[in-house]
Formats: sequence, C-alpha cells, structure tokens
Amino acid sequence: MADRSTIYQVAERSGVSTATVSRVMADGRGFSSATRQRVLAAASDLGWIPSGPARGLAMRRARIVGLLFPDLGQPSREDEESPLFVDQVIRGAERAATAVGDAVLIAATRCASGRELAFAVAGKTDGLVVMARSLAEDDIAALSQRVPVVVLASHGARGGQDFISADSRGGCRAITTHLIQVHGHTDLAFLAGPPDSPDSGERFAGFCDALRQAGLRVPDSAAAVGDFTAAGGRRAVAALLAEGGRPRAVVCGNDEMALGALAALRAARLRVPADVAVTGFDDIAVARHVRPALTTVRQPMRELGEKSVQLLLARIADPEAPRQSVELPTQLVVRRSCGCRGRSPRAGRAGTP
Amino acid sequence: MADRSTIYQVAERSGVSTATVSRVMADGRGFSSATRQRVLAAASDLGWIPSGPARGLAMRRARIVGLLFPDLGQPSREDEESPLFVDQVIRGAERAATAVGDAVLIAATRCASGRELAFAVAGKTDGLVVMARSLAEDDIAALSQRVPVVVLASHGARGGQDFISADSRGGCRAITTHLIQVHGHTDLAFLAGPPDSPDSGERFAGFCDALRQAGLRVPDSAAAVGDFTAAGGRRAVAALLAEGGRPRAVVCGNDEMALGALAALRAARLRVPADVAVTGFDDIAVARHVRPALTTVRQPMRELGEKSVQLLLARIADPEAPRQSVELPTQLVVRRSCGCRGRSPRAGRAGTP
DNA sequence: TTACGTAAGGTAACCGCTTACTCAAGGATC
DNA sequence: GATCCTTGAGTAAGCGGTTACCTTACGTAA
Repeated sequence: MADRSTIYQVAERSGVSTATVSRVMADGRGFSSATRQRVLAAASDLGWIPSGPARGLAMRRARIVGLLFPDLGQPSREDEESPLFVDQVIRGAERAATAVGDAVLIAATRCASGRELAFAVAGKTDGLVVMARSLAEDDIAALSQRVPVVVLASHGARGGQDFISADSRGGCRAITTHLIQVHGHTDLAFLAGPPDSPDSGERFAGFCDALRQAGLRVPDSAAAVGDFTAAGGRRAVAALLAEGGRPRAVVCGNDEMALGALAALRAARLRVPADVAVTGFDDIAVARHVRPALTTVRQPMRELGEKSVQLLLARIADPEAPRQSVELPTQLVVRRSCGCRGRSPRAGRAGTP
Repeated sequence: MADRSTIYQVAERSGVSTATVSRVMADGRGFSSATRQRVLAAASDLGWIPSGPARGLAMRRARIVGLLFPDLGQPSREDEESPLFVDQVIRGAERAATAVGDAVLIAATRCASGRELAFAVAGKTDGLVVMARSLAEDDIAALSQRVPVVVLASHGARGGQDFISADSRGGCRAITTHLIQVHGHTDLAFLAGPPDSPDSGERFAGFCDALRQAGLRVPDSAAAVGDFTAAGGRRAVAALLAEGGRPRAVVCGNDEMALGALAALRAARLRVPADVAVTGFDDIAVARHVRPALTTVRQPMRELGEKSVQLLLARIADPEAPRQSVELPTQLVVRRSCGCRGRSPRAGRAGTP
C-alpha cells in the first residue's frame, strides 16, 4: 500500500489544475464532459481518496459529529440489557448523520478521564451530542462555550445548551392511567428507583399526575423503593407485602425492578395480573419474554439519537439560532402483566396529553 | 460561540512561537517550567481546542479508525436482539481505540450505497475495520489497496486482508460434544439456518465434527432447515416431528431458532429437556430468560471489536507487516435446556480443542 | 468592428497544525 | 580561552485540500 495519492497527482494525470479536480468532485456540473471524464478516470486509476483532514481544514468543517456516552460500569456480567439504550441511540445518530453525509465519532467516558476525552473528541468533530451522565455539568458548560453541543438526557431541561429528552413523566402517567381507566384499579403502588435518580423522580411524578387526574389519593412518597435492579425490586416488593401492603397494581420505575416484583409476587403466591397487576418502564428485551409479558413504556431511543444529531447539525449550521429544547413522546406498550390479553398487543402513543 | 481559537493566538498570548506551543502540548518535557506554565495558561484562557483536521493533515494521521457494519434490515419491529452483535463489537472497538488515544468512526452500510460510504469514511480515517456483509468482496479488495483494512467475520479466512473471526465451528462442536458426553445423547438433529449462510454451514460442520469424534453416524445434511428466525425454527421443528422425527436433542443454528424449537416441542407436548434437549447459538439476551434457560454458545463480540482495532492499529503502524489472521475462541454457556441443572451455570471455553 | 457577457479552467493564498533546521546562550572539557 | 554539548526556543516549509479572484476564448448584440 503505497502512500495515498493526492489531488495533485490526479490533476497532473488528467492535465488540469487541482481547482478543477476539486470542483469536478464537488458538484460535477459546469464542465465540458471531456474534462470531467478525464478527471474521473484519473481519480479512479490512481485510487484517489480525498483526504478528510485536508478537506476538513480547508472547509473548516470535518463533517464528523461526535457522540459522547457513559460507559456504564463493567460491561456485563450477566446483564447486557441496560447498555441497549446507548446502543440504540448510537444507531439513530449514525443514521441521521449518514443521511446528510456526515459520520459519527463515538467515545465512551470512563470515570475520571471524561473531560480530557471530551476535548480530544471535540477537536476532531464539528460538534458533540453529549449523553447525560457522560460528563460533569461544568465540563459540559465549558465544552459548549467552544463547540456546538446538544445534551441528551432522559428527563428535564437544563442550562444553555440545546437539549433533548424523552417524556418519562408522560409515559408513566399514561401507563398509570391505563391501569386506572382500563382495568379499574384504585389501589396502586409505585416502586421507585434509587432516591437520587431524577429518572425515578420523573416517573413517580407521572404516577402521581395520573392519580390526581383520576381523583385518587396522591401519596407523598413511593410505596416501595428499589435500586433499578431485579434483586432490589424483589426485595422491595417482598418487604411491602411483609408489611401487609396489598396493592392491586404495582407500577415499577423500570423493567428490571418489575422483573423482581414478578418474582416476589410469585413467591407470595399472588397471581399476576389476576391478583396484582405489574408494569415496567423501558421495554428491555426480556419484557416481551417473561410470563406474563410485561406492559411497559418504551423510550424512543433511536429517535432520540436521530433527533439529537439533527439538532446538532442545525446548531452547527447556525450557531446564533435560539436554543432548542425537544421532548420526544414515549410509547405505552401494552402486554399482559397489566391485565390485558391481546395476543399481539396494541401499542399507543403515551406523550403528554 | 466565536470562531475557535488557534495555535497562533495561543502562541501570541503566551509570547512564544507556535512550535513551542505545539511541543508543550505534545510532550511537555524539555521546557523551562515558566514557559510551560504560560503556554498552558494561555491555552486554557482562550479555551483552545487543537484542530483535529489540521493536526491530522500535518501528521498524516487522523487518529481515527473507522468501523463499517451492515445495517441489518429494518431496525426492529419486535426484534431487537440480533443487532446486539454489532453493538457489542462497536463497544469493544471503542474501548480499544480510546485506550490508545484514537477515536472510532462508525458507519452502517445500507443496501446499494455501501461502496461510496466506505470510501468517504476511509478518507476520514487511518484505516477501517470492515464487518462481514457490510461490503461486497471486491469493494473490500479495492478498499484495502488504498487504506489499511481488517475484515471481521464470523467464520473462515479470506483474501489478502488482515482477518479476524470467532470459532463458530469449534463452538458448535463443543456444545454437541457436551450433549453427547455429558448427557449421553446419541440421537441428535441439527436445525440449520438459511442454506446460503456460511455461519450456518460452519456450525453444521462443527456439529458433524462432534458426531464423528464420538463415532456416531454423520448425516449428509441438516435434519431441519429454518431461516434463523423463531418462527422459521418453529415451523421446521414442527415439520420434523410431523414426519415422525423424534431426536433426543436438537442443536439449533442460532438462539432465535432454538426459541422456535422450544415452542414447537411444547406444542407437541414434549418436555425440554426431559424428552428432548435443545441448544442454541449466540447467547442473545432472551436465552437466559426463557424457560428452560437456553444452553448456548457465546461469541466474544466485545473481544472481536477490541482485537480487530488492535490488528488495524498494528497494520497502520507497519503497512508492510505480514498479513494476520486471528480466530477467537467461542464460549459454551451451559444452562438448563441441555439437561444440566446448575443454578448459576458454569461457562467453559469452547475453542478449538 | 468593438464592447461585453459567459463558460471553462487556472493561480495561488489560505486552513491550523507539526517538525526539520537553525540559532543563541550557557556550562563542561581540555 | 577555544571548542563542543546541551538546552530552550524560533523559522518556515510543508500536509492536501478549497475557493476567491483572474485569464482566456468564444459568442453576440450594437
């Protein structure tokens, strides 16, 4: 593999100037077709691949967007579900970028190194999509002074950056409303995640919204608290039952915990959904395969990825445009754990009403 | 966001030449610490982020590696398992690249556009990892004339490029041997994927290896043929049973089909594993959650990603080095569908013996 | 015939870094 | 005191494209 050939060699071989070569490659119009042919032929003879860096330097635009995401702990012992979120976002981002001829550079921040990595990546790209928890708040702020940045989180808006999120609260409101209106439940319990999780907070808020709308009593706090793991969910529900709690429906802060809830209820010889309905949140792969299949809420992960890149590209195109904040609707996925029995269940939008 | 600042501004502000700035950023040694301090201060005051393209142009090295993968059909209606393979590879690649200060550029080839995309990406990177089926053979060949290329496939070696794969055949041999030696089966059926799938072919070959080693009769062809989907697997096994086939063990070409096999056997009122043992291949997420949990073979996807980037970096460092071909071992994952009953099952290496 | 519009294509100045050469100023060596 | 190394730092030539600004040739209208 000899050194890659350059535009100069192509120009020489086809007997034109580099400007002409560049123009032919760029638009291909406005040239005698003889010239164009010669240039194209020379380029292909030489196997010329234009240098991205050179092009990027000259155009002040690398045509690369960066995606920064958190490397959530050790990849996987037995659990590979959670990363799915990130993976789908990556796919979406790739799709949106490729659609306009850009490419996506990915980087996972691990523990301390985040800031450095972020700046290194920033230099190679025209802008960054930064997923929540991949970078400290103030690093994000510093970064966004220098390059276009879109923040992608699962809830709430923030500082001065473009921002995109999914409507967690609306999703949880929708699933709770489903339990109330379709199945007539009035005695519902919320199984929360870690107390410091904003996601869990959002979802609990949605749960409360639904109760309020239905005129039911709104609790001050979640009936049970887990930690977003199946084991934690199981313990929390077991404890709830042990204390004499007997809700007719358990709205779980995520699917993992719902799995745990299922196990705890089974252990207590309670049938789902006959005795107690259970719902989850996230729609991880397993949700479809447990028995009973889990009614849950899906976040539009791929769409989040796509949309975030689109926001970013807009920002790059016009750095002065007003800041944007987008919230994508979540989707209610009705299966059987809520009491429905459809075979291939209907899925409905669950956005803000 | 004003225009990004440059090395010239940093040099001016700190009263040194650009060469000094460049050197301070590069190694940081060999300067009076006063100078270093001034440069660093100026850089941080200005919020300078060195331009990747400029650096790449000057060094003839973008410090970006590309990863080309196939966008397997429509992303997902109800099935999100299969992409997992790619996602894990991406993660692995990212990890290996970041470890040495490179970044990963990803691009999914869709239908026709593959060649163009590949060349565009090639221009922006120092080399490419190309996953099987993301690009036509001759495009790969053309590409590898121009830039360093590592081919990542799930089986067999090929042309002139560096090559990396997982030992499918060995994996299937191991799982079949497990059924024979541990569970004493002598009547085994193989459920193949699409006839034109090399993966399926490899796995069938491994199946036959095991029979041969055990002195059992080796069939000319698979007992049943599916299409790598659950539905197809179900149909194929149902048909096999209808024809009077009564194997004591069904070795499936992948997990999806194993899921189908499970369904078909259940429909026929046969118990798994008591009446018939079933095994899969891939270890998709669901495999752990079906009842009985699926005994299967895991491909080292993350490791494939890591190793492929390492091969690529080696190739970039030394374009003249002899071509390399690496085969990573697969891993037998023993659960219950084979007849084992371990609670947290042992997983053993399943490489070439 | 002349002046002018237009299409085709060339010239060369960047873009923001890196790095091979230089150079100057001290010690160390003899 | 002359010579040689070291160390610290500057000069400027690329790297391979893009593109603003020209030139040239050819029609065409006046």
